[in-house]
Amino acid sequence: MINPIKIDSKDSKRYKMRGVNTDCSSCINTNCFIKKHLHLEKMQDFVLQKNNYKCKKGQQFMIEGAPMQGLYFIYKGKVKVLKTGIYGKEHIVRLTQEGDTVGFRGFGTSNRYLIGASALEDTVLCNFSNEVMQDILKSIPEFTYSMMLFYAEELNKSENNVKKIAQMNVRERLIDTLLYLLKKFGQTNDLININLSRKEIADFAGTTDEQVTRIFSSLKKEGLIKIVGKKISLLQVEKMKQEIAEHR
Amino acid sequence: MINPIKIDSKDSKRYKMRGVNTDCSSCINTNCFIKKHLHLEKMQDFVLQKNNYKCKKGQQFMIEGAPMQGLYFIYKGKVKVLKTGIYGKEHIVRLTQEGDTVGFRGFGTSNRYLIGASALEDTVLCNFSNEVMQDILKSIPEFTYSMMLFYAEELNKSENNVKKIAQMNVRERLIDTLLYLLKKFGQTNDLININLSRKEIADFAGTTDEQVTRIFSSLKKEGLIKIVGKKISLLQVEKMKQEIAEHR
DNA sequence: TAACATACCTGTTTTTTAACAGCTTTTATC
DNA sequence: GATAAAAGCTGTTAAAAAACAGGTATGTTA
Repeated sequence: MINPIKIDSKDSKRYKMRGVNTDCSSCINTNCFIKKHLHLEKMQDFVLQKNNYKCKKGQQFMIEGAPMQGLYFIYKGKVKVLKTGIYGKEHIVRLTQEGDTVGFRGFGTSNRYLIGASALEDTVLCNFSNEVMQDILKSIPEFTYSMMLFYAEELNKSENNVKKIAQMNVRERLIDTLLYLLKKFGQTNDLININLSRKEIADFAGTTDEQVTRIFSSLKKEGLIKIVGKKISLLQVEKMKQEIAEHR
Repeated sequence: MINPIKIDSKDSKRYKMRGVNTDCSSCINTNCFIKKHLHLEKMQDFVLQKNNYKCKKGQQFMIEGAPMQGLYFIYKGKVKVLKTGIYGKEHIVRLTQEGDTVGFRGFGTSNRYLIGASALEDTVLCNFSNEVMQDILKSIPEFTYSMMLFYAEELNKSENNVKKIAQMNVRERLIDTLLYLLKKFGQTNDLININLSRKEIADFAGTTDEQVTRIFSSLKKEGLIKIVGKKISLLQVEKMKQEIAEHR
């Protein structure tokens, strides 16, 4: 972990000046794992050992192949998690936002984990070192249990993903992706709350940017979607769901 | 869970007659999750609450969409785990053997989990109900912890799989599959220890049986593989690894 | 604002893969 | 061992997707 600017927690002036207060007790990310277990007595000590980092848009804060620096929790912002494939082709594994976890299993036996992460917009991260994560997991069984359930569910989703990529054609995968983006990031004024380039959408859905452009332009002609600037609007969600319904 | 023939543990005569003794203490599947934690005092009680089932080759013992019946551990045999896709197209999610777990997360919030499983050969299963699994997880933190690590690793593998299916072409996916089969199931007299039809290999690698036949016949001509009956032999493992090396 | 880079779009070509069809071989069953 | 069914093979055709190429729009920076 190289670039991110550490927010010095001792320098409370600067901290407040920047308008960033990552104190867990006042944090609004209720879906955050730490936040969810904050009521447990033992958690209080661990929370104090948290580090914070700021990342500018585009900045990569996890490098593939580098040793893991514990677990990151997104306080503010959005992050893409990626693996580099053949001939440097980028594959986006996951898209994350406030409260989500990045850096899965930096603890555990092997702490080399081929995954990279970079900020899609200006982002504030909370980080717990491998050691602190180990301590938490070893001393708070409820935390470990819910972490286990979380991984089990992620695994289920990931396996569904394998099936989808294996069986859906490109158009279906893109429709599925758009529905996912809407569900995950929500919308404001009917526009999905995330900015992704055609290339990024392609790297996420497993196709090429030309295909994305082409299929988006079909979807526009068919009145299924609308594009305003970099934002996307789904005009006929039900119709889109129906088109991929047989795949469930 | 419908079909499997229950081995009545009270009828020890029949039990021994069949040559099946699934007693954990004498079990040789050291990679089994239960076996790994058998030294823990609390585990002893739970082990007594185990059920056993016999499945004939081809028999389906988990049905997609049906409520989960806890967790299965394979005592003897091999099992394919599958999801049904569009137009009934089968997708093989995982191939498992002795000591492996089937029925991931039948515990947890939603206990509907769209996954099916059927025996690839005559199989003996150990089963723990949802309730017993819950008890184990709630009362043995070490077990939960190692379960969590297991899921995290599986998740990592599954995400690599998504990347592979998204980026590799059919030939590469098949080479990757063959190397996986060799690694997972090992070989006897240079023949990989698993019998799969072309169709099953296709459903696992995300292609069609015709493609599998066609590519296998190329690989044969190139001297990379050899087929004896239903068994496959990899003649030039290094060369095959090299061909997919750029994908890592 | 000029100059450059990046993202986006679209037509054409090439490659890859799936689908179809018909045949042979193997396996299972009576 | 005859018969049927399933699995495997291979050539041909059709469809899908990627690659290529060259264009325009948009945004960034000096």
